[in-house]
Amino acid sequence: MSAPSRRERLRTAAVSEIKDGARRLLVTGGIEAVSLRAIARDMGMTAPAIYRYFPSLEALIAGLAGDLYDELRHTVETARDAAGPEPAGKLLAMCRAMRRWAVEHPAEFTLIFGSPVPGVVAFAEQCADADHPGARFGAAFLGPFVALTRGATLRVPPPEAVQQHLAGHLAPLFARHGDLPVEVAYAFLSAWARLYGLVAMEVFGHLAWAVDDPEALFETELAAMLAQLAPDHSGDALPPGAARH
Amino acid sequence: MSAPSRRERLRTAAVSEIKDGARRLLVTGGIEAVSLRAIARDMGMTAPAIYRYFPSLEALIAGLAGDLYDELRHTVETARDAAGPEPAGKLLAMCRAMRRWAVEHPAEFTLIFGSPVPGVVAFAEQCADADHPGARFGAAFLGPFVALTRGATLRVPPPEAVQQHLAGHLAPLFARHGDLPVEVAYAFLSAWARLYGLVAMEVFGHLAWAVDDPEALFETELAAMLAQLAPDHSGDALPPGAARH
DNA sequence: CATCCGAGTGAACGCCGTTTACTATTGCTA
DNA sequence: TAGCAATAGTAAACGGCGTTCACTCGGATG
Repeated sequence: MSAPSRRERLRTAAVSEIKDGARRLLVTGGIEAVSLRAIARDMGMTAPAIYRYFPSLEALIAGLAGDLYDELRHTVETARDAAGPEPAGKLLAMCRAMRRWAVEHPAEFTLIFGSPVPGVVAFAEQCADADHPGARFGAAFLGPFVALTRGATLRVPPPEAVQQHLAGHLAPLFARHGDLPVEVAYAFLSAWARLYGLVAMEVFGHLAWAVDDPEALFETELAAMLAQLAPDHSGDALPPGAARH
Repeated sequence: MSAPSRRERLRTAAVSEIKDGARRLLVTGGIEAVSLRAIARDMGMTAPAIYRYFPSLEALIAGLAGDLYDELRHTVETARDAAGPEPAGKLLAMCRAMRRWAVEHPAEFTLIFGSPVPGVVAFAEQCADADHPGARFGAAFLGPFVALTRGATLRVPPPEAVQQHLAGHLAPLFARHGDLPVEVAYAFLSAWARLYGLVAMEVFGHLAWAVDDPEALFETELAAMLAQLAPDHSGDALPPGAARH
C-alpha cells in the first residue's frame, strides 16, 4: 500500500505506452495492424522487449480489450449520471452514448463487440461470469431498466409461455441478479440485443444497403423500444418537430 | 455458350478446390488460419500457383464470402419454400433457418456477418447497392414480410414522427423497393436488426454471460416479434405446451 | 511442326510472433 | 560501500506468412 517504487512507476509507464501504441495501430489500421514489432518500432525498442510486460500479443490485445470495455462503460455511466432522474431519460442517454462511442471508435467497438479475436476469446472465457467487463457493461443498463419497468405493464407476448420456455435458461443472469422477474429479464435481453444489433450493423457496414443515415433509424428504434416498455414515457424521445441535423 | 473447353474445366475445378481448402481452414482454425501457403500445401502445390486463379488472398476470401452469402440465402429460401402458404409461417421458418445455419457454421457466419475482414470490406464496397449478396439475402425476407404486414395494423410508435424522421434516410432501400411504405420499411429493418443482433450475439459469445440456451431466447423473441407484427398469428409460434428440448 | 500461353516451381524480400542467449543497468542488501 | 540478484533490453535465429520475379514445361493452337 506504500508509494510505488521507481521501478514500478517505470513499469506501469511502459505498459501504458505499449497499450497506447497498440491502440494507435488499432485505430489507424485495424486489428491486423497491431503487431509487437510495429509497437516496439514506434517506441524505439525491439519486439522481444515487450515480452517483459506481456506474455504474448494475444495477452496484450486482451488487456487492451479490457481497457476499452471499461472506457465504454465509463462513458455510458457518465451519460447516465448526467441525465435527469427519470429512468427513461437515463436509458435514452445511455443508449445514445453507447452508439456515439461505437460510431466514433469503430475499431475499438469492433475489437470488443465484433467477431471474436483469438486473444479476446481467451479473455472472455477466462472470467466468463464473475467480473467479465462485458457483463459489467451490460449490467450498467440494468439499474435504470428495472426502475423503468417497475410498476409498468410490460408488453411481453404470451407471458406464461415466456415463463415456461425461458425461466430455466437464464441461470447465468440470475446468478448475478437473482431477484429479476423472468419477464423483466427477457425484456432486458431483448432490448439489449436490439441495441447491439443496430449499432453493430451500423459499425460493421451491414446497414449501408438500406439506410442513409443510421442515426435516424437508431432514434426511431429507441423511441419504439421506449414506447413498448413504458407507454407513458413515449414522448421523451423523438419530439415530433425536432429538427435532427 | 458452347461446352467449356478442357482448359476451362480444369480451371474451374482448381478454383473450387482452392475455395474448398480455404473453407476447410476457415472452419477448423478461423479466418486467420486461411493462408495461401496452407491451402497450397493441402493441394500439393506451392503458394504462388494460387495467383493463377486469384489475384490475392483478400480476393480469394471475398470470393468465398460471396459463396457463403449465396449458400445462406439458398438455405433460407429453401426453408421459405418448404413452409406452408402463411407468411407468418414462412417468416418463422426463414428466421429459424438463418439461426440454425449460423449456429452450425459459426466461422462462416462470422466471415460474412461479423466485423469486416479486409477482403470482405472491398467486396462489400465494390457492389454496395446493385447485386450485393448481403442485400439480396436481406431482401429474401422482404416478400413474406410485406405479405404478413399487408392489411395488418403495424404497432409502430409515433407514426408521423417515424415518417418525418426516417422517410428521408431510406434512399438505398427505396432504390430497390420504392413502393415500400415508410412504416413497413422501418418495421422490416427493425426486425432485421433484432434477428441479426440476437444471432450475432449468440455466435460471437456475447450472450453467454446471461443465457444458458440461446435458442429459448431466440424463440421467445421470435414469438414477440410475430405478435407485434401480426397479433392474430401470435399463436403460430411457441405453443404454450410445446416441449422444446 | 512451330508457336504461344497457361500452370506451376524455386528463390527471394520483407513482414510477423516467439525463443534463446547474452549484456547492461538498476536496486537491494550484507 | 561492495557485491549480488533481479530487471530491461538487445541481437540472432526459427518458422510462417503474402507477394514478386524469373524460369520451366506441357498442352492447345496456328
